[in-house]
Amino acid sequence: MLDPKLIRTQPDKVRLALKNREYKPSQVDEFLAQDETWRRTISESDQLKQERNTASEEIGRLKKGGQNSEAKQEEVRKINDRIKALDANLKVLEEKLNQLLLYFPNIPHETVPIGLDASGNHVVSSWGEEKKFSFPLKPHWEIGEKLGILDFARAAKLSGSMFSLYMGLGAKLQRGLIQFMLDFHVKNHGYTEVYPPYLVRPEIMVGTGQLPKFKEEMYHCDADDLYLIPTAEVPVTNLHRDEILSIQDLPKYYVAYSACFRREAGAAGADTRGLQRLHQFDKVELVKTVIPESSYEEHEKLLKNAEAILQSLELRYRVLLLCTGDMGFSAAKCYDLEVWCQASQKWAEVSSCSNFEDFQARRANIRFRRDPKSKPEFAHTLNASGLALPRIMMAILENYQQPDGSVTIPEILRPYMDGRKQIP
RNA sequence: GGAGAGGUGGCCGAGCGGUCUAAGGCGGUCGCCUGCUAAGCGACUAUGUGGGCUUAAACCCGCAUCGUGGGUUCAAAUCCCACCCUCUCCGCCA
Repeated sequence: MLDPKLIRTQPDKVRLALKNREYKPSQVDEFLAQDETWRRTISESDQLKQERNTASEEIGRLKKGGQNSEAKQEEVRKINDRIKALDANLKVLEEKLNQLLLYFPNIPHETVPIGLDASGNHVVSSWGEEKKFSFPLKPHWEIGEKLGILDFARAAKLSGSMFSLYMGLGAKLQRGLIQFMLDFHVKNHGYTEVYPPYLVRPEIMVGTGQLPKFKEEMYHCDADDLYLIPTAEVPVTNLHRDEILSIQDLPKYYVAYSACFRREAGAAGADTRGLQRLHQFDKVELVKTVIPESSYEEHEKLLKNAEAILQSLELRYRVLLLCTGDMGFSAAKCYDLEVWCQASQKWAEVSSCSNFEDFQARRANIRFRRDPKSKPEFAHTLNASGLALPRIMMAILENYQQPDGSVTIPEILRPYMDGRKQIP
């Protein structure tokens, strides 16, 4: 959420941000008009309430002194009628204003390139070399099915398309990857491990920005009005919702494994083969809550933390700085990590590393105090996948495949596979 | 699912129509006192929001907030209704 004061005092800045993000700048004018009316109305209502409060005290005094207060009471009744009308109006205005506010995307940071879509993203770095293979490469689904570690047919029987089913060493590798990533971030990067609930209340989804705008993307349990999380970011960022943290508590570094559930409503037909795009997948997520002046430094560190996983797995990847038109709704700045899948000849996104500044903190009301005397301020929140499992699995299968159809296990994962060097 | 208890400031906890500008305590901040520390003494100590002033902060004037939403009343933490949540016991269950 943006600071309403920012829209009031610097509407041009917000209009420009909206335009760069391919949103309609007229959103600003709609807000300003409503806001103006709201402020006029609340000011009028507050003044009448003041009159009422004064009169009520007067009535109290009259009654205590045994005097007649009927005239005064009648006066207040009339004031109350006017207040009632104004407040009914206010309620509608506030609802509308809040709704408008929730649909403003974040303002891009000044270092974010301006661009229309993915073609405007900048490649800022890359790591690793393309491997040379002397035999025809198979796509990951073929490798997985042949080895009996992936079974898409049975996954579809159980749940439909865009679901995965791991068997045997595949399932073990999946579990090993999760454990490796969690251990790695806890031991080497100082994160605290969290295991969150997968179902959350609607306001939690509003806090991180999934709702109200992206309702169609979410699985919802109607009977209980709970949403299945699309990422651990949602519950973990909201951990400190409605709290005022002390500055000594910051920064907070959390790492959480969770399953992630996405309807992929807008993506029908795209990347449906194999592990590329799924309704349910596993992810290890990094979440930080920090003080505002350190958030960009923390953002760079966060990116390095996510990169370290790819490096340990010895997977070739590149880092993209997303442009204004391609960046997610809540982010002020975002890097994407893309892993190279040799057989598919494709870069696959395995992490989005975002700084949200105070955008989520405002929605979720996450604050801190610099010292016991000072006013609470909104914290900054950040997160990065560290990493998303299916596309890592794709990359491992495709890049570590052998001529005989087996797959070498990356060295760092072997302790999690009983020392095994390859599958089978 | 059934029965009961309860939701009050950073925390504990009193209040059950106007004196709530929320008692008291804990914690915190500042000061005093004191060889040092501890103890003691004193003051201060919620948030949001509209407006004023200001470069800004501070500050000043309002309004709102005692789980949430309605209602009664001139006046609600306090009375009424609905809902949500937490805890305890029972039942069921991984």
